[in-house]
Amino acid sequence: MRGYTVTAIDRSPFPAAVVQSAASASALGLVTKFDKHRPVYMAGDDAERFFEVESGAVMLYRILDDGRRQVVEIIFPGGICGLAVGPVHESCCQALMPSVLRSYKKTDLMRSDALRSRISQKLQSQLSSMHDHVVTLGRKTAQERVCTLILKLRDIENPPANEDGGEGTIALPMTRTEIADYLGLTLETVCRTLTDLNRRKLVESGQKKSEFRVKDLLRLRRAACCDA
Amino acid sequence: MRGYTVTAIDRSPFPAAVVQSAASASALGLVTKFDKHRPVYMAGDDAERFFEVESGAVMLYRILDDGRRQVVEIIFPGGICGLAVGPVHESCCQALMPSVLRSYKKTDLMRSDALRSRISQKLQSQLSSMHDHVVTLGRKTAQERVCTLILKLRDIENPPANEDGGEGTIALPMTRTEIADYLGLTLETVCRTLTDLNRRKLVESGQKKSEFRVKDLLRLRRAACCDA
DNA sequence: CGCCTGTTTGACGACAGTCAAATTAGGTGG
DNA sequence: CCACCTAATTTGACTGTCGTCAAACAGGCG
Repeated sequence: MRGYTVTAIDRSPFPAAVVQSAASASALGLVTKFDKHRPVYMAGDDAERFFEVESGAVMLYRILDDGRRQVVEIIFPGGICGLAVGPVHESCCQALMPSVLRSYKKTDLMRSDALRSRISQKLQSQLSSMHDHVVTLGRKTAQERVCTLILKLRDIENPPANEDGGEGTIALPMTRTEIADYLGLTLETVCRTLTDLNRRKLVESGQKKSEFRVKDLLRLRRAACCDA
Repeated sequence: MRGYTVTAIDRSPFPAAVVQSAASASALGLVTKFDKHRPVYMAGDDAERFFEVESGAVMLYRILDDGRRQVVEIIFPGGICGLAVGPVHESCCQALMPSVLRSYKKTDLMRSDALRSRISQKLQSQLSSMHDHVVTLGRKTAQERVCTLILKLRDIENPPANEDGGEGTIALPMTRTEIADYLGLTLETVCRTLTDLNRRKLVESGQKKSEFRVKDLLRLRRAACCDA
């Protein structure tokens, strides 16, 4: 999509490589590439612009006073982030893997019905995903949470194709800590749960710690407690 | 707003009292009144229409196969519900107290930019509230969760007025079970926590079990872990 | 008054958190 | 290519918060 030729990766803490010149971008949005783990914005930053994920994935998280962190949302291509109600961002946003984001000014929404319509669609589906996540956090056990996440990632990486084949490697682009912070667990619990899923042959971990293969989709679904 | 004269309350399980004649409503939406605990829609229902809360409050919840329930969202006046991505609702919606809802056809969104713009705004703020809730469910203790809810209800009932006065009765329109299902706890834990907050004089329960008075706003804030 | 529903309190157990140590993976420089 | 260093992961032992099961209590209504 629109071939971004990255000339130089900016190593400065915040703005990553801007791929498209700002001059031509005001209407289309500004395309920017973010390396893995690079912050897109931080809580408290001025929220003049918001973002649409074009490729990769980002996570939104908040940190409580005493350091507890909760990843509130993982956003995949098509998703929106940074559309704050107030003047500043309330969460931090960071790339989970090399990602391309398109940013718009909040005021662009006023001007373009087409843009607003598209954004509105996305927000609806994100709200629905958040409902899923709330169920996961509020009512599921550690096992169920981990299985739910694996199924979700699987759905995103290979869209509804080999439904019951089950096989399919998932490149889980998160550290154990990130998984824990997303699922409201500790990293130790995530480890133990993954070890157990391996032993019970529901999943099989690959060479890299961050890759998994679903061995038994049916049992995994049951273990996740019915939804993906 | 716009004086609805309820002529007769329909006692049938689903459609409640329709306040405005459907004929004149296609553009403005259809105004309907729901008694306390009356379902607005159920998961699986056809999602042709969506709703905007005009007064009162509704809750959205999901039920897992084994009966565990999670209240995923509480929606106050101004909020939107029922805007499903698919053809059917994925959650159940039920009035927490006598409420007036205005419903629109999903296709109305196509036709009116003004409506879509307004809905989009609401969705943004609801998404932001969901983020708060995810932090609560993922990282807060039982105490912190209960305090967070009380503060949230307080903010809604008496909007930013007597900031540090602290006093102000909250009519908490939920049963212990509903609170528990919203906060990802059991009703026993909610009871014990409320009893404890009473003993410690952070809140004081009124005559009715569902009314509270904030005694010590500052300590309550601290106990909620910093955000409302 | 009796019934039903919702709330409170208690005793006990389990799931997940905490603290700590061992092991592995990944990156850098010799 | 290997040694070394750091960060990430895994595993273990123990603890605590919250869930489960059960019983008592309170309130509303016919």
